[in-house]
Amino acid sequence: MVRTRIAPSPTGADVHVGSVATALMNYAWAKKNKGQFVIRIEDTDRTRIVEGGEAQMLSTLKRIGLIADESPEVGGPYAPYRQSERLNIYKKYAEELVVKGKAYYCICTQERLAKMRSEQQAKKQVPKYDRLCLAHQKEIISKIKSEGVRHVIRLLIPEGQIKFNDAVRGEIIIDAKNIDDQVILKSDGFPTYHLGVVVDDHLMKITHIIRGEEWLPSTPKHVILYQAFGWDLPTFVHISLLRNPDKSKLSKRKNPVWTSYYLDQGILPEALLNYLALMGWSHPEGKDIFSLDEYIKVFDIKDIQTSSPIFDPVKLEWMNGMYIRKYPVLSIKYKVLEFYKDKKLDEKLVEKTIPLIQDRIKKLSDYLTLCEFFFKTPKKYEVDLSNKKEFFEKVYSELEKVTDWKALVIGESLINLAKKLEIKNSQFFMDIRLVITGKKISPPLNESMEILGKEECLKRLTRIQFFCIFSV
RNA sequence: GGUCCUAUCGUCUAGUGGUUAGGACGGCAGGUUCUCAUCCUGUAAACAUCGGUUCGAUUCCGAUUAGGAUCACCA
Repeated sequence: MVRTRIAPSPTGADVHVGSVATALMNYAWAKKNKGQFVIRIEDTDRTRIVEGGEAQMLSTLKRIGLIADESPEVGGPYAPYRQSERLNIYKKYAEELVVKGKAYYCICTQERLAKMRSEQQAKKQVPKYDRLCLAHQKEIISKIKSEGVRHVIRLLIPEGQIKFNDAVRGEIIIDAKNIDDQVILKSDGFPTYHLGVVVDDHLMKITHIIRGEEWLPSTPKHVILYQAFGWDLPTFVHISLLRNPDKSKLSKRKNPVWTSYYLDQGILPEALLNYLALMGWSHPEGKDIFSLDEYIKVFDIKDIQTSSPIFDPVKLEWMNGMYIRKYPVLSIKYKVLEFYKDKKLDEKLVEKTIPLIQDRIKKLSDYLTLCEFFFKTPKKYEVDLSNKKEFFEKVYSELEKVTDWKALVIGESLINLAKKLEIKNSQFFMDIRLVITGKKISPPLNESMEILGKEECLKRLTRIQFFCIFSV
């Protein structure tokens, strides 16, 4: 049985795209092996909790299609799935380690620790707890019992080498002398990440821990915890981190990182997943575009790349354009309507315009940029048309004669007029495009005019005579 | 600074002990075209450096360099 999980911490406003990339692999590996994909909320740092962050994260994950088999929302056999609701469990396990002599109480103040750390750093030593409290456990325990002194529980790091295997990086060996006696239970009774993650992954029977490589340096601590408890190790898979163009870890200071940001500009969830799948992994047949189902079929942990890719929004947009182009018109219509649901666009009209712009937009948000003129007459023109009055009068009388208002007929009639007036097609159509759409860039003109209707087009041709340029 | 991870076109990547080192995005140049796109054709562009192993290394090993991550009562 394969069980994977993601363990987001609600310390941000939304899901980071890097987390989606990680979630995707976890999801795919679970589904591929007919296992379960779990979401567990790690909300043990109550000083950093962002109001509404958890709800937003869970909602975005659903929006993007990574549906959990077990989560705080849907529950499951190992509930609760929110660490703040499992405090008694961590306390029990932490105390068990103390009894076993694998952990110890510490009542050192933050001030002492800070002072010690800065002194060590000044001497260019590795900052480490000096184990002052380890020597006085008996007194400390009685002090805690009688006076209720604030205390933490620290993991006692054994001497020697820590070895573990990473599924994509192979064997990793770290000398224990480089590891600090990590606090595992904080003075507020909450566990630190290290205890919480090990206890929960064990209790929830997680088989594969697929997470960002930022966790690689603390994995030895987790290994020590597993060994202290006498538990079997899961398979560790540390995947590379997404980066900014300057190669630093992808961060919100330098790039948009929230998943909703991309979704809200009309990047389709399936395109985002497809793009993210290609970060640190490639399709065995070299395909760029593939569905989530196909990804699940061909994905394998052993093919995961170890170097860190740069997140490139340009290629993401290209890919999104590919998705938009391959969907049926009706499907795009519904996506556009949903995307602009606040604007309450006319459904029939949207449907007619889709074929004109499907090859022209990369994101759903490009739709109105191109098509707004279908819904309201342009308020201004990108080019000064004030000296073209006569020209538009001629176009007007030509088009007035068209009885069968179809793109083809309109086109023929206009071409004839252009010939007659001896105006280059490009110039001729550009002026008409401007007066009809207001813009230099638009969907195909004849087809647009057909959709707009004869009456409206004629109205727009005359409008130039009554309104000032560049204004209403 | 200590520890750990990483290194193929600008970017995402494929690949092999002997290849003209392949593809995609992006770029550039053409074609199609009433604009913009789409589509099509072509083109420039990479094995970080130095040693070693070997008949032969981009590929295996080591060092160097560079980049990254991490060193909290944060995750």
